[in-house]
This record gives sequence, structure tokens and C-alpha cells, in this order.
Amino acid sequence: MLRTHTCGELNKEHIGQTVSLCGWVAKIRDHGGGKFIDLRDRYGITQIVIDSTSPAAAMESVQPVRPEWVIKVVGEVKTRPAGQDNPKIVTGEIELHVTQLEVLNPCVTPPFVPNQKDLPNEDLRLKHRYLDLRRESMQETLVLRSRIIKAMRDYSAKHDFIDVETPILGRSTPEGARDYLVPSRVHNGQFYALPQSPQIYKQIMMVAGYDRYVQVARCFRDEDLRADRQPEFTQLDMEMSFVDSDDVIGIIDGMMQELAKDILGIDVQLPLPRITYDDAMTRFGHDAPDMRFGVEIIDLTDIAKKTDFRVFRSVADSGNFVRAIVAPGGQAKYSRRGIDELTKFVQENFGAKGLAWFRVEEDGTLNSTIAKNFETSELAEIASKTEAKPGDLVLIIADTWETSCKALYALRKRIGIDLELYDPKEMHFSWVVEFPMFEHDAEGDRWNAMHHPFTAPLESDLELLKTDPSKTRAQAYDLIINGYEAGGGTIRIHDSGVQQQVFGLLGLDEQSAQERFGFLLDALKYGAPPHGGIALGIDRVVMLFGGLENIRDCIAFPKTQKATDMMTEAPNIVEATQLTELGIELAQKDDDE
RNA sequence: GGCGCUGUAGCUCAAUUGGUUAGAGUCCCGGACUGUCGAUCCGGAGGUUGCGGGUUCGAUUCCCGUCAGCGUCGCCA
Repeated sequence: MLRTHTCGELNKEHIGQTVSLCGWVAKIRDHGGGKFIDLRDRYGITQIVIDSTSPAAAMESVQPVRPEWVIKVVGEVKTRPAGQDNPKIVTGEIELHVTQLEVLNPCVTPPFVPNQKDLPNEDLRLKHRYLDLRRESMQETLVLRSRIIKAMRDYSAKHDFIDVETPILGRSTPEGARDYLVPSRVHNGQFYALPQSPQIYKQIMMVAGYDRYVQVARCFRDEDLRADRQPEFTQLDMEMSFVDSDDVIGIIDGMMQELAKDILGIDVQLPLPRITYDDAMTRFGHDAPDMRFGVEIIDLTDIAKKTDFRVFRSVADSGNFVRAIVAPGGQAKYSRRGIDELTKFVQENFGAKGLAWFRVEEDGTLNSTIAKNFETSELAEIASKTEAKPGDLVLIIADTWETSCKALYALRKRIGIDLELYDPKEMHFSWVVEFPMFEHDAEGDRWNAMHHPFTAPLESDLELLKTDPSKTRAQAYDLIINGYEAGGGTIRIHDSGVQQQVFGLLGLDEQSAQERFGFLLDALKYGAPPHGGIALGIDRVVMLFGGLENIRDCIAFPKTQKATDMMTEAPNIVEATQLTELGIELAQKDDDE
């Protein structure tokens, strides 16, 4: 070893010892007569001193040293002069007086230094990721990620889960997200697909009798990115046999409790709260509500039906909805201009026709530019139903169910931030359960699977498959942390009759089902146990546990919004010979399109 | 694909209503300094204002296009 210690471990107990350290030069403070150097590695920073008492050779070798050079120093650990301790670093009580200094490798002048005061723009950070990853906060996050994954694996192992690796090169099944395709050289014209999830393999593991499966699985989806979405991401993928929803939820409940305790030192009460999908949509307008704060949606459609205010009345009469949320103390935050801002926000992003609002005056009455359209009694009824208090702002969307959900959800999220309605450090775990089996396909006159086509309906809803599929609820459950979908799973269909029924509703005849999933359908005939599972988005869990705002900071080498890697410049144009070998010819790009 | 924000020195930012030679801090280079830890002090270098076009006597500023990063809607079973 080139070093005897790391830069984060020396303290008063080492005083008098001769040690060697290796690391990167974080900062040089040159006083002419002597130099102080902050030497950094991932464990911390140690101040090293070279002055007139140091050997001439050491003075000589330190002369050209610049920030981010990699050096090795040997020296004696000494206490600092009285009053010169640095309480900001753990090694701040000591310093290393150098007797030998060796440059292990110089560094060209970096475009930015890792711990500079102002964070460089993200594109620069991504381009020079090796520098960015030297930053303390990135190192903390990657350590956090490692600890979380280890804790998940330990928990899984403790509960008899077997870790199995499934293929990365698989079969394309054009359901759901777009596949990343990989051309086959051996079979020109044919393609593998990278897994969107190991879904089918893990079900087959159940058929094979492996009872409890787990995998830290890389997954790929060729869809557009978001702050919380990467094209390549990591799931904790699990599957269990002889279980129902409660069993799977129970396993994850326990895992979250342990993670919260081990990683954050937080005590989480079990069972984690559950609400149904219908409830979530009615109360929060979304299937992954942030439940760190209240502000639930209030339905005013009944009142709207009675008023002469045409805007509300016509919406209510046409079977649509007038729904509201109350921004507590919102008047202080949102002036007329602020409300205009919110109006624009819901109109432009969600196609809402408008945003109606009322201020609650000191005496509890509602005031607004539209107030004159209402009877005093109607205003009083709105005030009482929304339970709005003086200083509050009532925000109302009159629109279709879908638009009101989206707009009110977004408004709620926004006022939660603007009005600081929750402690950003708080962690809230919950479940949303009983998702609908199907959602209606806007284009064709058919149903789409909300999860995937192997999701089992609730036992109690089996009849509805025949009578009213839209009302059929699934044995599906999503884990929600602070308003993010951190994971989701289902109990699978193991009854071939039910499976046929579901395929039928999805517009899949026996033949096309056989073509797409034949291997799974075959496997299910060979003694498939009742089974179900879940997948947790590890990147998102890390983001949430780390209190971070985007998923890129949780991934060592993330992609940009256009799905490129700024450091390696992937994807890239390949050699013509590679394409020829694969039997691929690129279509001419048509500029007229 | 739509909408929005951003792009000025290596880095982080400023530049009044469209007006002289585009500034500051930091980094970098040179010098001074024996206790700093955002060291300090002196001096210096450093610019295709992302790129292309337009309007104008004059554009960092206004307009159009384009590229890149970010956010968001669509999309993500």
C-alpha cells in the first residue's frame, strides 16, 4: 500500500506517528515561508504542512504542485498550534508535517474544481463526470446508494429471497414502453430487446419453484426523460409464490421500516397507510399523492348545479366537475398577478379552461371578481364546504374529471412548495392499492392494461370482467414516498381462463397472445403457483432518502434529457462495416419531412 | 412532438430604455509574505456574448431560425 492511512482518519491519537497519505490536492495556501495543502480523498481532508523545517527535497518537490494533482506524502502527525484547530473537518485537530512528497500524477488545469463555491452547470459536470464525482455531495450520494442496496439485499436474504440474474438480451414484446433494440449478427434482420423489466423471467422463476426471487435489475425504456426518470434505471425486482397482496406489501413494509431506521434513523410505524386508487384520485387528483401535507380536493359540483354562474353551471350540468383546493394562508403569497400566474400554469400545461378563485376575508366571507355571480348563501355554502379560513385562497377548477384531477394535483403540489406546507426532511411512506385493471384507449375502441396483461383482478371483481370491465379493480399496489411512485407490483393471474378473458378484453386473440407471450403462457400451464411481486425504483429511493431533486445525482453516469452520455458521447455513429455485418442499412434522412 | 427557462472570460455571474473600449469574483500565470484553512497583498493574461440570419446609424439587449442543457405536457403496460 502506498498509504498507511486515509485522509479522513488521523486524529490526536496518532500524534507522533510517522504516516503516509495519498490523495488529491484540494487547496494550496502558500505563505512564502511555508505551504499548507488540503489533501483530499473520499474519506476526508487532512492538512499537510511544508515549511522551513521540512527537508529541502520536500520543498523542492512541492514547488510545481497544483490543485487536483495526485500526491503521496510521508510525515509526522503533529498537534496544531494553540488556536489553530479547524473544527470544520474531522482531522482538524492535527496536521501532517511532511518529510517526503512524491507526485504520483499531475493534473492538467481542470475546468472546475470539485468543491468550488458555485456548482458548475450540469452539462459541464456531466462532461467531466470524473471531476464532478470527486465532489463531497456526489460521493455521499453514491455511498448512500451503496448502503441502501446493501440493506435491501440483506433484508431480502434474511427473508429467504434468492438472487437470480436474468438476461439483458431478451425478446421484444411491444407492450408498454418502447424497447431498446439490439441487432443480431448471427440472425440478420432480427433483434433482441433490452428488458423493460425482468417481469416474465421472474414469473417463470416462480413456475420453476424458486418461491422467493430478488434481483437488483437494470431496466431500459426508450421514452422521454424527466427529473425522476432515466432511460436506463435500476429496480429492486422481487417475486413471491403462494402470496396475496397483503403478503407482498408486508414484506416491503418491513423493508421500508428497516431502511428508514438504518439509513435515516427514522422510526416508521407499520403497517404503512393504504388508500385506494379511487380515493387517491378523488382526494388528491393523482395516483401518487404527496401525503406529507393535507390540502385535499373538495367537490363543489353540487353547489355549482344550483348557481346562476354560467361557467360553473354549464360544467356541472354537462356531467363534469367543479372541484377546489384551499391554499392555507394563500393570500399572502399570491397577489392578483400570482393568481394570474397560476391560471396560466393550469391552462398551458393541463388544458384547463380557467382558474376560479375566492379570497377569504377577515369576516369569513368570500371575495373575488366572480363573487357577484353568486348568492350570498351560495358563497357561504362554498366557504363552509371548503372550510376555508380568513387569509386562505380557494382555487377552483371547473372541467372534466381528468383535467380537474391534473390541474388540482399540480396546483396542490405547487402550493405545498410555495407555502412550505411540509418539512422537506420528513419521509412519508404509503400505498395506493386497487388500481383499475384497464384504462380506455383513446384511439381504438378497446382497453389497455393499466399495469401489464398478467395482472390479476380482485377476486370480488371477477364478475365485472364480463359485465363492466371499466370497473374491474386489480390486485395492484404502488409504494408512494413523498409523492413519488417508488415502486409498484401486482398479483399475477395463474388461472388460464381468467387470463384468456383479460387477453380478450385487451383485444388479443389466442393466436397473437401466443405469438407474444407463448413461452410464458406455456410455462403457466406447467404447474404455476399463485404468485405476485413488486419492483422498487432504486434510483428514486436513493433520491428520496438523500433528499435530492433529480435522479441524475443518484446515478454515477446518467444520461441527459436527450438520452445522451455527455462524457462518452454515446450514442455514436458506428463503422459502416459494423452495420454491414449486422445486415443493417440506414434509411436516408428526408429533410422535407 | 408541444410549451417554458437558460446559454456573456476556464468557472459562477453582471451589463440601466438598444448606445463609448462588455465588467466583477474566482480560476490561471508571475511576484511578495512563517500559521493559513473562502489565506492576504501586488501585477498580468484571459471574450466569435452558443451558432446562423434579420431589424437598426448602432444588438449581449429586439425578431426569426438552429444547437445544447434543464423543467414540464404528451409519452412512460
